[in-house]
Amino acid sequence: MDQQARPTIRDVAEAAGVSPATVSNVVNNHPHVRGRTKTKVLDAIAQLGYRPSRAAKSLPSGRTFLVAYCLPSDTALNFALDLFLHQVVSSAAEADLETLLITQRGSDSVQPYADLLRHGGADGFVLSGIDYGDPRISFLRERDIPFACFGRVDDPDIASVDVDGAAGIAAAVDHLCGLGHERIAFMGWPEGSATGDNRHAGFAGRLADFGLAPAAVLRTLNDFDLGRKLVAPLMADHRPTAVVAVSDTLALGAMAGLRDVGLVPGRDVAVTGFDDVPAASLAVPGLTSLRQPMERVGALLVERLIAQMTGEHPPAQALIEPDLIIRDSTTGTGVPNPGPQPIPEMEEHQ
Amino acid sequence: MDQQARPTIRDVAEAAGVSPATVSNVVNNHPHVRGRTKTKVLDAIAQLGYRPSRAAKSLPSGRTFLVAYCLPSDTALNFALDLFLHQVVSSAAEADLETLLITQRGSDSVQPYADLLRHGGADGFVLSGIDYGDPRISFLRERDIPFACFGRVDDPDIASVDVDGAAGIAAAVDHLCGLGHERIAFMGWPEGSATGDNRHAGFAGRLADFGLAPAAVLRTLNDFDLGRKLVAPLMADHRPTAVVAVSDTLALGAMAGLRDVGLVPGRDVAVTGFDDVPAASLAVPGLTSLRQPMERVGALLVERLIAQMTGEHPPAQALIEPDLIIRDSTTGTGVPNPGPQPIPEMEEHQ
DNA sequence: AACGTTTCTTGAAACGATTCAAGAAACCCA
DNA sequence: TGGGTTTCTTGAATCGTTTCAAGAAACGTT
Repeated sequence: MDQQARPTIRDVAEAAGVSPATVSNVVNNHPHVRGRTKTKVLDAIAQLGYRPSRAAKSLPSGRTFLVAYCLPSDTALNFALDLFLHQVVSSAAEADLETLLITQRGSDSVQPYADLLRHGGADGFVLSGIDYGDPRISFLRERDIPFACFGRVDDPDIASVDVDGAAGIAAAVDHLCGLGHERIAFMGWPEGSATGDNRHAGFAGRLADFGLAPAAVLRTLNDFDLGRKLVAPLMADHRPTAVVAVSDTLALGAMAGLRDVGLVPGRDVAVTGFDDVPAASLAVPGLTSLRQPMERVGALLVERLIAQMTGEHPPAQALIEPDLIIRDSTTGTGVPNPGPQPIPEMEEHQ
Repeated sequence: MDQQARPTIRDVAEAAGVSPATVSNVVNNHPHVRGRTKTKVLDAIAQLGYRPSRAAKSLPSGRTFLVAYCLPSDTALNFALDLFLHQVVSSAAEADLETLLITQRGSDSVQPYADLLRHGGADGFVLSGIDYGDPRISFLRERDIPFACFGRVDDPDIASVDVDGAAGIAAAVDHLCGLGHERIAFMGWPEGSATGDNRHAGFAGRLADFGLAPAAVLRTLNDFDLGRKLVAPLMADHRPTAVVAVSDTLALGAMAGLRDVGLVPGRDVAVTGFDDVPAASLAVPGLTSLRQPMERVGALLVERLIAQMTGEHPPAQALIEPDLIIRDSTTGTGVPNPGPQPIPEMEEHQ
């Protein structure tokens, strides 16, 4: 009938023959509601399809029942943004929280959060793309706003979830050493990023465990063409049998660069990446890579965020290991590209 | 000082020496506010950093100032989700709307929308992944909820934005014919999807314009390995000089399949894809593809949505053309992979 | 049956904005 | 300066919920 007017708590109260306050008590699971009364109210609620309005709940409580996430402006997370968001949204939904999306307009990374808070926009935040001394952290901290970070955070009092990049790279090293490689090169990012430094530590550390020295350590920006160009001199100068790259972008670049100089990735040189971007499985050979379990990250982040909002303070840090996805770039026979062959009977017609 | 208590309209009124109603009038740009008064109020607002609380605005107006988007559960949009969301969120923000993200829990595509509406969750919706007779459309329609669709919609009264797949594929055909190709094959999806059928129409139509017949029309699910496997028989049976694929996934598969049989994509056979996924530029050779301008799509969608929410009813349909991104898969010399070369002086040490 | 407890229910006052009828100020002209 | 207009400002009601002190009902005891 009425498609516009949603039922209010008053309608339910009337239908159940009780007062609005009682309905509120039932909805919010307050104690001291008699079984019979509760049933009547629940029936009325079901019948009318009532759900309390978020706005009206907000006003007296001061809470918004909203969790906010600011889309990263770089491409840091984009390869798995959908998985991550899916999980954040549905984890939040399970705690009756909805998810608000915001973006960064200018260059000030704190601005979006400040803006949102100025009109009581959200109860808590999920942050990603955390780096050393992220200004957002101190900003939210000072104001006592609940938040949880995806990324490496020093302070143990701050809720954070991180993928153990060092462990991931170490797993890749294990894998390569298990295959008998002894000359392994590292292709990383310039020093000074939390994530990059951590991954390098994993490389150097595990290699040392095997009693090996790095064949080479290269540092460059995260760019396909740079990876492609730099691999030739790397091969010429240090002759590694395997290249551990800090990202799929660099790894795929390296694979292309290897082909450029007549080497077949997976047969002549093993290559590993990080992130398991879609292109990793679409490449030939498929790129062995480390998949960040974004679903678990999202779920854990929200769990920790909620713990804070409800006042609990569980151990704050979580470190989860990425999964090594093994493909032909490390194990393949590397089916060498046979080069051009004459196409039999190519007849032109029409 | 007070970090918790945001200033209310009352605080501003007091600071400016006027009544709350006047502050409200200023904030909402009502006429009949004297210049002097307005200035005083604006000063007070700036001083206190006041912004009206969304919850409090919501209650009397019945509006939420929120736009909602339901994350696609398949992988339809994921390659460009970040671009799309960025634009949706920031376009909405310009109209003082915030963006709510929801997900689909079960198999009922309408459920998330119904759930949200039951508690007055949003003022309007942005939909993507529209197909023939999408149930969400009739659901929202019946309830007079504003929404705008990304995808092909028959009804001209419904706000929609679509990427002109037919025009995109036609552009690819133009490009190939311009290069002299006359035997062009199509690698598409099974009949019955709005998007797929449209793309095939573009292929068949433009080819006819050139007085050419398709070298072959293949239909298969959107899978890399299927594309890879099917291209060999395609070549054997119909000997096309170019393959127009309906997606990058299939196109990349086809490129791999060509290599498998000793053909070099871009030199022996031209290949085009659709979507310009990240892997398209990371492939070797780079894949010529059609980029959907997701930023424009997002901006247009929100523009149309807002037009509906404010009661305007502009012409509802928009069709925007994808951009042909030309790479080596169609123009390359296809630098034939020279095959394995001996690595000079490979010395083992340690 | 009356009383004191305990258990349940409710009225009324918030929460922070908007709205609109009604009141105050400014303005104009005689 | 007075009165009628017009322009500006405001008090009070309202939106749908929660909260809490206070009132009503049920219960157990004597």
